[in-house]
Amino acid sequence: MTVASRGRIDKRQAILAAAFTVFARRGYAEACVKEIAEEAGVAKPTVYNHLSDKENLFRHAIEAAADEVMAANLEVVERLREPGEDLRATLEDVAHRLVEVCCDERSRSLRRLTYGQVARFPELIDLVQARTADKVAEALADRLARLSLAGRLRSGDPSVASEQLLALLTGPLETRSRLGTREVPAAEMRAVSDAAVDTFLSAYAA
Amino acid sequence: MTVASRGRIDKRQAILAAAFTVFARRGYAEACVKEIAEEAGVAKPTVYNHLSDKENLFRHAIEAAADEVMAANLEVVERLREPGEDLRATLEDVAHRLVEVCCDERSRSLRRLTYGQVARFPELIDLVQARTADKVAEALADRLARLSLAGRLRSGDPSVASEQLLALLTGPLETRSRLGTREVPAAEMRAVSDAAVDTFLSAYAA
Amino acid sequence: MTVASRGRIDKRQAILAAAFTVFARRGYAEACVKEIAEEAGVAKPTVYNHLSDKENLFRHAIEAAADEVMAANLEVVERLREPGEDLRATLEDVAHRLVEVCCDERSRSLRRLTYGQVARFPELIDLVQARTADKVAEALADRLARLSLAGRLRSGDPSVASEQLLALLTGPLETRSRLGTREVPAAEMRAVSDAAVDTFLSAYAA
Amino acid sequence: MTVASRGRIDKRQAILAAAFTVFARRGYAEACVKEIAEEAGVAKPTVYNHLSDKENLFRHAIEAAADEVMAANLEVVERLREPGEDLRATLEDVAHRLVEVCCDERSRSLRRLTYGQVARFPELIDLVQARTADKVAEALADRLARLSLAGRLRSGDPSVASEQLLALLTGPLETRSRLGTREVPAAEMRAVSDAAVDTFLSAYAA
DNA sequence: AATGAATGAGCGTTCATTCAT
DNA sequence: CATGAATGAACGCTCATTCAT
Repeated sequence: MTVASRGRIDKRQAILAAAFTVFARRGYAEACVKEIAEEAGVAKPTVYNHLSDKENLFRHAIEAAADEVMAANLEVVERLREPGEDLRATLEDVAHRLVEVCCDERSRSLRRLTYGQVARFPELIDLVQARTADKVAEALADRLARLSLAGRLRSGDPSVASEQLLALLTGPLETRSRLGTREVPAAEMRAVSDAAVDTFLSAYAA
Repeated sequence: MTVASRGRIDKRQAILAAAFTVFARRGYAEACVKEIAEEAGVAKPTVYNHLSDKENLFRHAIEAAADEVMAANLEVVERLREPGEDLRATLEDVAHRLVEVCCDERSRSLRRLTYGQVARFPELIDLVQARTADKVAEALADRLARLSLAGRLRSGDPSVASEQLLALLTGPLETRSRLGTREVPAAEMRAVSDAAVDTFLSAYAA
Repeated sequence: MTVASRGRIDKRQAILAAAFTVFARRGYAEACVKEIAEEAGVAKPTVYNHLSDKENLFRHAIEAAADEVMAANLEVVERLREPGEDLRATLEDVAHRLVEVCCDERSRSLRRLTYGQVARFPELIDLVQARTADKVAEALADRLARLSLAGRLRSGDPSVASEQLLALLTGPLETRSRLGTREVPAAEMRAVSDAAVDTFLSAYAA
Repeated sequence: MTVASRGRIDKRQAILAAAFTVFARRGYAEACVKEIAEEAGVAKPTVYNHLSDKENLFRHAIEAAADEVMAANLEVVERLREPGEDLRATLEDVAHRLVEVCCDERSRSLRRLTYGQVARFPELIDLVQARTADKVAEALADRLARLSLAGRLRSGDPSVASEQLLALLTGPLETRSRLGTREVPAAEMRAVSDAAVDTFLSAYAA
């Protein structure tokens, strides 16, 4: 890759990052391209050179953020590949880490923006859900299925189990963080993830 | 109350209803006051006479919708006052009805608008959450507490139980309805509510 | 007609007049709506309230000007209804008056704008030609036909005669005024119209 | 001339030709330099290297086109040097050929562009008129003068005769082609040129 | 000399809001 | 009180022009 094209790609990513920041700060309609350009340190037409218009800019910024969130979530779920001796402890650890990812600024902004712009960008919902909620639910279902096979969880539909464990984590957090508006104290995060694992194991432990 | 002032109140409510409809259709920034005025059948300055500006209009429209959603939810939870013989059946009925309310157009629009406008109207989150999620969680906790006392549920923190039951209902629905974008088939709604009750009773049955 | 609606119509006409002035001064693309608004003494959005966009503004301004030019031309041709004793003198008078109309600022701007915007407004050509060139050619043909019947002109196709008389007037003027750019001295105008009538009568006198 | 500078000149001419094409297609203001560069197969800054800015580009493109149109017209008029036996036939032939040149795409675009941009490029009018209308009028006047001397046309001011013959040709064509917008059928072109010669000879035959 | 990338300036259009009736 | 009309402020987008390579 040449130095020039490398610079071009860097600039494109800088613009996408700036766009996500500004969209997150203001919302789609309230964000103005000028502010995005300033945040990225380029002139307004440069934004248009790289990403043809505001809608495109939004779509790509969301898509890039969704990829990052997906990666962070999958990395956490992978930890269940080595469940160790103490299954409850491992689940609590994973649950807690999922909660942390789910509560971080980027995840919350992504959900908020996607959700708030369903009317204008209906197709983004599928894209974002596929890369975040769906993907992590599937990965988790895979792990739970293996745990069932290994006799450490009751047998049954691992998709439902996965869905419910995630619901027990994210549901209370949405409420307690006021839809991602307020920081959730560490202790509360721990309480929620532990309670979720507790209820989950009541229902699904072998 | 005089006939005249009665008419004034009617017009105000017509405007608020129209505002909610249009905001739900377009989103806050994309909705224009002209369209709201047309939907309400009045002239634009009339809107300004009744509700000083667009922000105010939004706040009051959201508030009114939140009141309606709250009432619908509480009515459902009240059914747990008479749990009857078959607790599982009663919970399944209540759970299913909550799912229905939660999936209806108005609830979804309310969540979407509030969520999408956190940046501009941060205070609305508290107002809406207090009247919807919090209120129903409390009412449900009240009912669960009574059921514990009556020996029909294990004793423990009824708030956590309430929170988890609601999470088991709304979490999966958010995913399956693609954040309220897609209709959820009746069968799926039933499956979700039954699975929620099942897991809930695994953890909380006496 | 109410005073209010009268005022509205006045304002619309003021905007159209200002638009024609500015378009004539700058050309279509170079004219900016802001300048038109200033020329009309209103704010920019007022222009958009009355005439939905720039293209519409242009079309209506051109149409109005075409109407005025048409009326002026027809009034001149009408003079041939009373040819009087001295046909040559009457024709010279009419010819000279047509030349005057054809050379005035408004006619020239109208032709220039229409001509210059064929690519963008192809339908305007027909509209303008119908109301100016065609209409005056027909009216003139009518008069010439009567003169033939009255035995004062040779018989023949009056349309061709009309077309040629007008060509003998406008052709030399286009050249001498540098496509309407330069004032044509009164003496030259007279020379052109007299020469045209002379040639015309050589070919068409009874 | 070196091969290199020869290539440079070729590129310059390619740019001028592309510019005329694009200006003719879109009009001056609507044409963008990017499109001209693409039409010429070069990059945008190359256009600026060869012709300093858009105005210059326009001027030179127009000038080049005017030269070509002039040459085509003069070639036709030269045919009157050998009038042959049948003067009417020769005049009809020349008239018809002039009509053809006058109706071709390039001539029409040239007139349209020049005419439409009088406001911005007032000096172009003189340049173009001098090379087209004036030049052909003069050349034609020269031929007519010789024909007068030879006793084949009445004596008199050959400039006026030339001007009127050209007016009788171009005037009706402007109308019938809707200012160059519509194709004029071959039969109509013939009718116009024959009628022009007929009237011309009525007035000017010896 | 030629180009990909960047930019400053400007324009059409919209919209929340306010007058005047 | 209700309304038709008017406006100031923004914003998305384009384009001629210039750097840097």
